[in-house]
Amino acid sequence: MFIMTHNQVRVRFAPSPTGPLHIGGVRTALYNFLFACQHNGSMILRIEDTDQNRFVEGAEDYIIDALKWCKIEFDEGIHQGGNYGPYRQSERKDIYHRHIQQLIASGKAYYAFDTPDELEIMRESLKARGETNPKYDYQVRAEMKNSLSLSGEEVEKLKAAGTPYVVRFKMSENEIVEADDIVRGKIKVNTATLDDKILLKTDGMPTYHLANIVDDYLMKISHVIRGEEWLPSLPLHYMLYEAFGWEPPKFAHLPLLLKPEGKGKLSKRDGDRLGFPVFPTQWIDPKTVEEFNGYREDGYLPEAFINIIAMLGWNPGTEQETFSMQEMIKAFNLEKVQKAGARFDPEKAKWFNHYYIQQKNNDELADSYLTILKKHGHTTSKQLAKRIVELIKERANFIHDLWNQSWFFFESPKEFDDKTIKKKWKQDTPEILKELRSLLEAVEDFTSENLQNQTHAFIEDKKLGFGKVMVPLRICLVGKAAGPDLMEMMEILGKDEILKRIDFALNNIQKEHNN
RNA sequence: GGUCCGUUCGUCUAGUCAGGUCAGGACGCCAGGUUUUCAUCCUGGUAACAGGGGUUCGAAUCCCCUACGGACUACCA
Repeated sequence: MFIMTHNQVRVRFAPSPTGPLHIGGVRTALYNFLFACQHNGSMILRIEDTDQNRFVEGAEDYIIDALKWCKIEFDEGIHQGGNYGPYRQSERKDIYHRHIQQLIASGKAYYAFDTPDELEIMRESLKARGETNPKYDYQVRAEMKNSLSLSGEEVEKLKAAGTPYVVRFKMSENEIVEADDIVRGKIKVNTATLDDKILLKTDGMPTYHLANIVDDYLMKISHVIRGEEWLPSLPLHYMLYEAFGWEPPKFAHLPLLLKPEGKGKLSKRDGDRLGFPVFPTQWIDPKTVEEFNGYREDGYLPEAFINIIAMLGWNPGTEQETFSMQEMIKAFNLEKVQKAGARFDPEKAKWFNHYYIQQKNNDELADSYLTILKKHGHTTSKQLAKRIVELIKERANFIHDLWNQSWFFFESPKEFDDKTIKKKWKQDTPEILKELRSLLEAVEDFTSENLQNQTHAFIEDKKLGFGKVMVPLRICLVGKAAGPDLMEMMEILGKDEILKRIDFALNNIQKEHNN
């Protein structure tokens, strides 16, 4: 009898430390987190490091730091402990061994001594017999070297001699497994198409299949939310729960994130070559010292990044598409998760980030701005930083655009855009600018408001068009036809700097551009 | 090859489970407007139910087939 004393939601994010997380992994973590928060449940970080050969230095720290940047937090895990530890599978070997003994004792699993060569021979001979899908299953296990085909005595002898062995699951022969998935509904598979999966490897480590079932059970995981690549092994996992006599948790298999150019799921190796990062934050490969950019380094705000990946595969069914973390937690629903894979769209990502930059208040933005200025060798007051940020933020798609849109407040233009000059720098332009210069020089009250009045009066007085005056002035100050409000710029830059830039432009813009 | 999963504008998607508004939104793109430039912003437009059979008065929606795509098929997770 299974009595649930509580229906506490407990979910886990269980990466293997084989490198940085890519955005698909972050999304899986995010959905787990949203689900846990919504149900007042617990979010657990478990490290699946049962393959010692693939361990990558620094990957664990990367995972924790990157998720922290995303504001995805854990209640239990390798970094903060909890009542269900240890949370690193490599530290749970004895637990797996105890459980594997249980399966062997009940006849659900068996020792196998076959060497890689022998396995290869088995596969080849099956193929020769016309078997399209050769596998270690009920049809061949009696012919193999294992504790089902050998006598107990022989098995003991082999073990005593230190012969390497694995433990395999004894898959039932002809049974329909009906597995349930929250995203996809019922999935039926005949166990005859399944094989006797290895549960314990020669090195004494469990495989994913064993470790994941044992840990999820022991850690009281209520919902397993993971990538679609696990769907084919769901029937096996159901059989394992049954073999242990445990009730399985609920499952939800998330659609894959696809490569934008066409084929296959996004992989870590896609690196930077796609034109957008695949990692949340920068990753430097410890062996090759190769650097991969992250969303953080590319100027994305974490709020935007999270929103972008959340919408890749989920949608609340309303027309809302910008969500704070709190709003997402409220609106999230596993049943509204998409079945088909999604492709990342860099253009829409840009739009999201622009939106979040607009949402950010000038105070916070000014802090980031001051950091960027420092990188470019400049500094200014917080007050002025706020003022500039207010002026230019609507033009910024990424954090670094704050600099691209405002460098001219700190550096005077040394070059002038040819195209703009050809179009806007007329024969009479120098003369007009000289007159404007004298006018500006005489202005006492150098505020945007007053400058506005003065220049407008000047333009009307001379019966000139705005474009005839303002664009050339802008060229003097910025070097091209770009940038925020001219009058505001002039006030910030100050009279001396304005006059200097006009003089420099007049002296350097070539006469041959005339006409 | 086998097993499983999937398929609505170029992209992300609503609508499917309880068949019944010109298939809705967003990004992009195009056009127009605002603006002293560029960008933003505003308005409008463009564009999709993979194909074929059924069931039904009626199908994007239910059933079957086909095509296409994907995942898995390791002593990797």
